[in-house]
Formats: sequence, structure tokens, C-alpha cells
Amino acid sequence: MSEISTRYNPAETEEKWYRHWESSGYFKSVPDDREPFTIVIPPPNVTGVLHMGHLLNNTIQDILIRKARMDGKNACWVPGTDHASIATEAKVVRWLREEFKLRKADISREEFMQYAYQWKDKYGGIILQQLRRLGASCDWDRTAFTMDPQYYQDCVRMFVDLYEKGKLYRGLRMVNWDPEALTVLSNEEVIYSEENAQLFHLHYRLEGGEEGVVIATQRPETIFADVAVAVNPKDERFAHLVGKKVLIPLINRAIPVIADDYVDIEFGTGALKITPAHDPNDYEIGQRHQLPVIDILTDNGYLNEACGFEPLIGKERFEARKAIKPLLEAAGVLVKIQDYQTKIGRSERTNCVVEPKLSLQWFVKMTDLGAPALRAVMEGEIKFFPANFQNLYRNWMDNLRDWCISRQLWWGQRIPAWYLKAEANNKETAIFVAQSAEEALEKAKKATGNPQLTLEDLRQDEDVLDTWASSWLWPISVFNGFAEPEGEINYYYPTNVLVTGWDIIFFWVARMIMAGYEYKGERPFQSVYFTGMVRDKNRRKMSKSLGNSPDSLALLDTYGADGVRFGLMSSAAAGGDLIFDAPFGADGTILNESALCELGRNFCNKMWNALRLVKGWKTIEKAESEEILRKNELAVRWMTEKFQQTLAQVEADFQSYRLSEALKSLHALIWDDFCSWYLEMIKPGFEQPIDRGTYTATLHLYGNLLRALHPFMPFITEELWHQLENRPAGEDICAQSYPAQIPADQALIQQVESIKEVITKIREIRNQNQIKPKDPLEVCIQSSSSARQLFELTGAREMMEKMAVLSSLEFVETEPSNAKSFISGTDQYYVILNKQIDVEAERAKLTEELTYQQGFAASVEKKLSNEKFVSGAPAQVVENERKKLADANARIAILEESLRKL
RNA sequence: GGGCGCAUAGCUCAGCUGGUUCAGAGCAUCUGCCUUACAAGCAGAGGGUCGGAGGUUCGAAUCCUUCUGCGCCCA
Repeated sequence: MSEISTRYNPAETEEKWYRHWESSGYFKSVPDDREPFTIVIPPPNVTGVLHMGHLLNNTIQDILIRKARMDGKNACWVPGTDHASIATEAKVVRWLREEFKLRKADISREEFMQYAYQWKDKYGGIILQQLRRLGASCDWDRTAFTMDPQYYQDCVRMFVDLYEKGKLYRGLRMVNWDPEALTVLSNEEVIYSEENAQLFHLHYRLEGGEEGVVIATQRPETIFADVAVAVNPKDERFAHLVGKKVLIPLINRAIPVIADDYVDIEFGTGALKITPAHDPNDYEIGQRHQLPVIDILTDNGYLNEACGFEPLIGKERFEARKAIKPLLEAAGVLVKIQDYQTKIGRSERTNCVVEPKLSLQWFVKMTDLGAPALRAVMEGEIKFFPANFQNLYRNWMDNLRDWCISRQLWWGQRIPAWYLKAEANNKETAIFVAQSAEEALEKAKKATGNPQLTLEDLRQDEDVLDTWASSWLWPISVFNGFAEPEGEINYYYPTNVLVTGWDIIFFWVARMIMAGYEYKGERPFQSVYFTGMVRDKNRRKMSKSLGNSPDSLALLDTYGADGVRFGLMSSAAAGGDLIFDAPFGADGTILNESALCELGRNFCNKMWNALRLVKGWKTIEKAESEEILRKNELAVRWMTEKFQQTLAQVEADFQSYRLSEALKSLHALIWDDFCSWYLEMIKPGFEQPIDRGTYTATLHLYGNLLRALHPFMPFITEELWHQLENRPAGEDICAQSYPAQIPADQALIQQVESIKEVITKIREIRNQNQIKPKDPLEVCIQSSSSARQLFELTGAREMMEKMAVLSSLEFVETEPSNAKSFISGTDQYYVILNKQIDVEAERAKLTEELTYQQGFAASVEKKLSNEKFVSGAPAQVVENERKKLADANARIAILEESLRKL
């Protein structure tokens, strides 16, 4: 035994087993006659690295897929990566600058794409290697990428299809504009945070008079784009001004005063300048009142000619804000400046303040797409875990706005729309949306009636698709469902469950549901398991930029994949955030440590040492005595039933995706029931052998535990599975079936629980009286029918004698002297002590217990004497109460008797 | 401003359909053990008015109302 280390070494085993599993083809899936169980991975960014969120998310998927595999299903977990248009493009741009001293503007689109693919080939897919370290049992042959030629083609096909169905249009809309990256941003890419800002109070003079109105604005440089001043129609202060005109300071352009409910009477001065080109709300108000739009900013955020105020033309927006202040003061219109806090949106990538901008973009009409997607979730066709995410989902689906899917980037699927070169940029009237340039040309020839047109006369839209507008096709496209709708997608689709963070419920989950119904007429997945966010001790979301996230690979090194998986899962209820406990060092940097993962590592050690114990036993054919045999047989019976009891719980937990609960049940079963109780029950004396029957049964039980745990902790279970017994080739645990469920014998479990309770109470008395664990004790049992019944269970007496270390265990009619007593159930036990009992202390203890029992009995009696309870409550509940009362009364009788004798 | 959620032991959280598997787990704390698999361990213990108040019910941590204190999403 000395040759086996007392510590489990994950580094040695994990790589070995992963390689073995992969080369054995266990993770591969091809359609067959088994029931499929499909998961598509939420594709991580192709150039991303494994972070804590990935660890959690992919551990959950792996647990589900391994369980399904062991359940005999055709388990298929499709891995892949997302091209992550804006994030990757930003990285490529930086790489070009740093490695090649190139700016994006210096090279052609084609050259840029070549570099981008180079970058992708070099750094892409690292994360997929890292997922292997975690144990992820993906079918790697199916690895997909959202920019694969086939996937690209599906996006084009989708675009053309939506356009032809009238569900896609090109239009001028308010969008989030990043003036530095020069692209539209999705809402998700805009990070809002509280910042200090200033509220300028400006006086707008009434046309032809001195009176006027004071408005409050945070952006005085945009006054040149004002087209109105709005007040609330209920605001009496300004009622007389509505319909009149006021003059914009500095340029004295006249604009109307209008009334609109949007204006908050309480905020600022109650009067709001309306600047449709530079504020989304103002734009909507402008639309309502048919006001013009004056755009005074260039794409990179400089004031343009349209502002009509010479001194500021060509100034950057924030420069202009500084510059305008003295000018306003000089003009006598600056009433005051007020500091205040407001939410400012910045670009996730460039940290540049996002500019609302009116821009010509492609939009998907959401109303038609949203209806079936909302219905599916509300009617439970797609189930959410936890269910209350339905509310969040509905809230968003009820307020759908058209989806801007064009991005001014190169890295992505280029929008398949062509325009006539003869028409000016962004002024196109003729749009040809087609699968290819050639098709577009045909359409153009027809539409224009000009057969002389050539490809040279056409210009393709410069923009690419929003990343989500490709990833919403993921569950369909990874099975080539567009090109081969009758192919294997018919087998794998709809997928079984999607596992993802709730933060992308709108961006991805909702849209996949829409795409599913649009293109397959069917839900893309049966269930969605929402994971929580992994947060640090201060409840901040772990992120690279905050530097509060441990290095996930370092964690895997320190605790092993199983240790990390356990640490994450043991406290990650579905939807609940996970407060990860990695502490910070003195210098404020995150330490790659975790008490949670330590628990997982300790658990591995525990199982490892259980193996060392069991494998160290010598066996003999027959137990040395009948007593040992009876004890061991009871232990095996009990452990078998206990296993079944927990297994039923685990299966139920899997049904409702309560994976943390399932893991905790298995942890308790293995650590407490199996190691602390069962192994101690059957453990032979020092250097003593164990009977073969018990030994074989123990190996079998141990194997069952390993199989039940395997989905959660795949590596150590595989290692122990093979250490436990010599297995023929191919008998790997990951290809075993999950243990079969058989109803557990609850009565037997209850009887052994009673025995364990007595053992624990004897140990407690040992502790209190400083008796060494190995000193044998004499214990007497007050004779009663219930006590005799308990010990009629074969092996019960022997089990108690061993576990409590007793020299004798006898029934008595009268209380022995010099004994400490305790009550278990309704029976009294006496532990004989070779010393004088402190009578007063004993009396006090008994009296306290008696008082409690009497109070308890009284409360139960009161309940039972309530006619409404007896007639109203279910019979089982009433019966339970009667039993409680009877037991309490029995205990009271024992206590009173004991007190009398003292 | 609109919506959603949370409050249970010192900490982090379970607690599913209202009822003895209802007041739980892990960590932390305390006591005793280097016991022959494991000190990354073993045997025990203490600790809570389930945020406050009211209501429904035979019965409430659980359902309803309200207050307080915190999150989050959307505008």
C-alpha cells in the first residue's frame, strides 16, 4: 500500500484519460436508432481564452451530456467558436498596428481579411484546447465556426430570404455610433455607467421679444442641431409659450415651442431642447411632431458645416463643449451650470463615448419574428430553468424594436446587397439583394431594363452582419440545416438543452428561438438552463478588465479539473450568481486560490484514500465469525439501499436541472455514508482479512458510486474505476451505463438510522467524559418492545458494538448505577461509566429535557384537540401528529422515571 | 419613470406543491483526537423570532397586503 501516494494527483491522470477518451471516439456522434441528446455549445469568441464563466457553463454542459451518454442516449455536444466581429476586428487592427505598422485604412478589404484569417489561425481555437482540460466531452469532429464557408453561406441565404419576405429593410434610424471605431454598436456593446457631468441652463429668447425659456442640457455643443423646445402639456409655467418661437443662442435660428408628454416637469427647468439628430428620445419626439433633422456631427465626432456657427466648425465634440462655454457666457445666455450625475454610454471596445447617430442601416422587423418566439416560452414549449426568467423574456419581447444587423466592419459576413455605382453612397434607390453578385446583376438588369449592365456597374454593400445575426442560426447551421434540411438535422434538431448565461437572453437566446421558428418551424431547444454570473467577493462580475478573475488554467493546475468542477457546481444553483471565493493578495491582485475548489480537491483525496483502504485489504473466503458476517451483511444491505435512495434523488434533480443539489447529495453519500459509516462498519481489524463476499460487494458499491458521480467529476472516477478492478479494454467508466434505479427499502434505512443515532449518542458521551475512542464501553438498553424490535434486525447489535466500540450490550429491566443515560427514539440507553455520576448535573439535564418534551407534547395535543385540524388536514398528517404525541409521551415517562430514581 | 428579483446561522446559500426529511448544508467557531485510508483527516458540540408589521388558513420560512433595506433589467 505504501507505493500508492496518500494524495490524488490529478495532473498525472487527467491528460492521460482525456487522450484515451478522445482517441477511443467516445465523444463522437452519428445518427443511429438511439434517442439523440443534443447540446450546441454557446460558441466562445474565436480568439478568446477560457474564463470563469466558460468553466461554469461548460462544466454544466459536460455533466448533462455525460449523463445522457451514460443513460444510453446518442449524446452529441457540438463545439465551435464565434467570429465575434467587432471584438476580433479590434484585436486584428491592434495586431496590424503593432506587428506590421499598418493601419486599417492603409490596406484593402481583401488584404485585411487575409490578415484576419491569419490571426484567427494563429490564436483562434486556443479556447477549444482549454475546454479539453476541463474534460469537456465535445464531438470535436463537429467543431463549427461562424465564418466557415458553409456557415457564411447560411447567413447570406438567411439575409436574402428575410429580404424577400419583407422582414428585412434598409432604413435611416437612430443607432449607437462609436466615433472612434467608426461603426454602429449593438446595445450590448455599450456600457453605461454613472459619470459626473454638467447641466447647462441656457436662455432661449422668444422671437421678437425679451422673454423666453430656460432649457437644461448636458450637451450645449448640440444646440445648433436643435429644431424645437419641448415642454410638458400639463406644465402651466410654459403653457403660454407653446406655439410661439424661440431663438437658438449664438445663431438666432428660430425654432418652435412644442408640447409633448415625454418632458419631465421636474427635471432641469422643465423645458427640453429637441435635437433629433443627436438624441434618440429627441428623435422620436421629432418624428411625432414632423420636425426636421439637422446632423451637425461628422462620423468621427467633429462639428460640421451644418451647425452654421463658424467658430466651432471642425472642432471635436468635447472640444466644442469647452469652447462654447465662454461664448455662451459672453452672449449672456448661460444662466447657470449645475453638476450632476448621469449615465454615460461608452463603447465596450474603444471606451469612447457613444454618439447617438442617425444612420442608414439594415434592420430586421421584429414583430412577426417575435410572436411565435414569445408564445413558445409562455406556453412552456420551451422551458426555462429557473422558470422566472420567463418574466425577463416577456418583458423584452413585449417591447421589441427592430434589430439593426449591419456593422461597419470588415470581419464578418458581408451584406449581400448590391447597388448601382451610378448612385451616390447612402442615397441608393435601387437595391439588389441576392446570393451572389451574378444573381444581383441579373436582378439589376431586370429592374433597370438595361441588359448592358455588368458586374462593374454594381457595388456591394460595405457592411457586415452583426455577430448575433450569424450566431442566431447556430443550432440550425451547425447541422447544415439550410443546405440539407432533410439531413442529420432531422435527427439532432430540436436540441435538448441550451446552457448559457442570462445576460445574453435577448441577444442570443431570444433570437435563436425566433430563427428556430422562422427557419425550422420548430423550437431550437426544449429547455434553456440559465447559469448565473461568476462574481468576486465584492459581487462584481468577474472580467478581464477589472482584473478580478482568477486564471482559470492556474486553477485547473492547482485543484485539478475535477476539483474545479466540484467547486463551481457545489454552489451554483441554476440562475443564481456564483460568488467565487478567489481572494485578493496584499497588492490587490487576484490569487489563483479558492476554498470552493479546495473542497473539490479534498473530495478527490477522500475517494482516493477510500481506494487505498479497500485495495489494501486481504480477502478470505468466509468471515471469521457469524457476528462479523451478520454485521457486514447488514452494512452491505444498508449501503445498497442508501445508494438507491440517493440515486432516486439525483435522478429527480437531473430532471429539474438541480445539478448542485445532485452533486451535494452524491458528495454526502460518498463522504458520509460510504466513507465515514459504511467503510468503518466493514473495516476489518488491523492486518485482518475481509470475507470475499463483503469485499466483492464493496467493490461493486464503490463502482456504482463512481458511475453515479462520473458526469460531475469525470477524471477521478475514471481513474478509480480502473484502479478498483482490472477492466477489459473498452470498459471505461465514461462508456458505462448510469446505475439503474430500484426503489429503496426505506424501512431498512430508517432502522439503520436509528442504530446510527444511538452510536452517535454513545460517542457524544465518550467525548463529554474524556473516554478514549478505543476504550470499550458497556451499554445497557432499557428493555422495551420497540428496543427489542430494533435489535431483531440481523446484524444491528454487531454493528453497534463495532461502531460504538462496546464490550457489552445488554437489555436491562432496571437502571444500572454509575451510568449516563440518553434517549434515542422512545428508548433509553445507559452507558456504564467507571466513576461517580454528578447527580445534580444529571438531574438538571433530565429536567431540561423533560420540560422541552412536555411543552412539545402540549403543543401537539393542542393541535390534535382542534376539531378543524383533525377533520381538515390529510389523514397522513394527523397520523403523524398522533405518533409524535405518543413518542413524546413515551419519552416523558422515561424521563420522569429516571428523575424519580436519581 | 416602467418592470423583475432578493432578504433564512458570523459568511455563502439550499429549502420544490403550505403540513416531521422544517428550520437545513458547506465554510467559520468551540471541544477532543497525529485512531491502523485520508490532519487536505477523524469523533462530537454550540449557533437562527426565516428583514419588520398585518392578513388568509386547522396549520405559514413557504400564499396575500404593506413597510424597510438591497440588487438587476429596460427607459
